[in-house]
Amino acid sequence: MEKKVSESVINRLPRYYRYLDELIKEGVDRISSKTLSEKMGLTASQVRQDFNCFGGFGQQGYGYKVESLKESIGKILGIDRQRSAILIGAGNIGRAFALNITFEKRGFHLTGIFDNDPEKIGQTVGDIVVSDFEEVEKFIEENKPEMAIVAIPKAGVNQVVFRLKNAGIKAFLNFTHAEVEDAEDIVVENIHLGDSLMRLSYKMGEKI
Amino acid sequence: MEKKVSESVINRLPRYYRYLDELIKEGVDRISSKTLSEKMGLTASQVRQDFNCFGGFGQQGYGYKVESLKESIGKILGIDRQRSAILIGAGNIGRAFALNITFEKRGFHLTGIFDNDPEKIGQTVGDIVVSDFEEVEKFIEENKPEMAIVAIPKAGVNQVVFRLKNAGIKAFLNFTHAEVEDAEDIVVENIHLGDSLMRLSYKMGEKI
DNA sequence: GAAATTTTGTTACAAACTTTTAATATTTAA
DNA sequence: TTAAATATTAAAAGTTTGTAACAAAATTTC
Repeated sequence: MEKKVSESVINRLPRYYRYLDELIKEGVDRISSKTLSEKMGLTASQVRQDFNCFGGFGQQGYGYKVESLKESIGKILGIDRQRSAILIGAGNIGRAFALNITFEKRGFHLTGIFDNDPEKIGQTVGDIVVSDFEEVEKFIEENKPEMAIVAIPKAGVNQVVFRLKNAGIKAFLNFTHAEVEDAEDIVVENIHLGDSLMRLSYKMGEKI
Repeated sequence: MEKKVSESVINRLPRYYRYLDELIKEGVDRISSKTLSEKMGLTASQVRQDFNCFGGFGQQGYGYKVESLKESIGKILGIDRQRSAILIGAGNIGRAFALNITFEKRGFHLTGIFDNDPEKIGQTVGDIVVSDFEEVEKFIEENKPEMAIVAIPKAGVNQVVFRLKNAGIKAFLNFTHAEVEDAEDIVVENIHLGDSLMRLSYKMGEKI
């Protein structure tokens, strides 16, 4: 029964989710794979096959109910839960991310922020006070966050990740230039902003 | 002769580039596909095949010269140039990106920042003064930037992109939740931070 | 300087992904 | 009530991507 879903499909799921959210806001309550595919720049077959990886939520002759499709995808992504997350690094990137992304709509809520810079400790970001990173182990033990966003200078990454891992963190969102490797007992999502610049540079070279 | 390089390969190039940069800093001046593959979590064949898309820079029995390989990949990515870029939106994300990413190492240099919030106009970010967005067309005409980083609220995206396109901008790095579509005459790289959160959520559901 | 080893570049193979095609069910309109 | 149109599902074919194996070339060792 266990059919594994390919990474390509997973990577498309958040985008489906965003589009469906838009459709709801526009008041659309039903959509066909064809219409959705046109909106998203895919083929209708691909859309259907993507959804069918998870059992198929459509109705023949009718299409997909936008609301319930969105809900289903949300459940697949696991964002109907509210997992506890902490932010390591209250610099520009960390603060920007904390203030701009609606965690609650994406499966998480932010419960703590940590930094090792005395200037930053005690400041508030949103409604959270920045704590000393030295206290992170104690915080993790008490509050059991499952995920950590790492937004610190490259040099410190290995040690920080090591300590967080030991303290029980199971998932990492990594903004640093260092690559945090996937491992048996943890999951990692790397966000390399510099790579995006380089990719854009390549595309420009091709077309412009 | 024109063999098109697949997107998968392109997406790996920035990562190669980063690793090679690290190797140089470690003082390594030569490396085999096998060693590099182990460091990057790929197979040696894939590494060789990737490089061969562009002609092959190695020497049999010896391996690859780290320095010249990095240079070659840099050229492929087009980051040996210095294209002019402007930032639209001096909010948290925009400022963080402008201050944290070394544009010069990635093919660009930042020449202007624009916002429509009177509070932000006149402020400085790094060494650049934030200008009124109403003056962006004039600026583009005079300075001919080729790329724009869009880091504004979702609602304004379409209009902003429309104006920038008309003024002559050919490439967009999009941080907003709205999807900026690739088109014939422009290239786009979307960075959806929220999607990364959702992907991480999914991976956690699988493993944890 | 010759033999052995290393390592690339290339070709062939396998797996993964996407698209097409055919089949089946539902809705809508006559 | 019936028939046509719509749209999903399932299966097959085609394409792309990744892996493995091998031969040619260069370096290192003896």
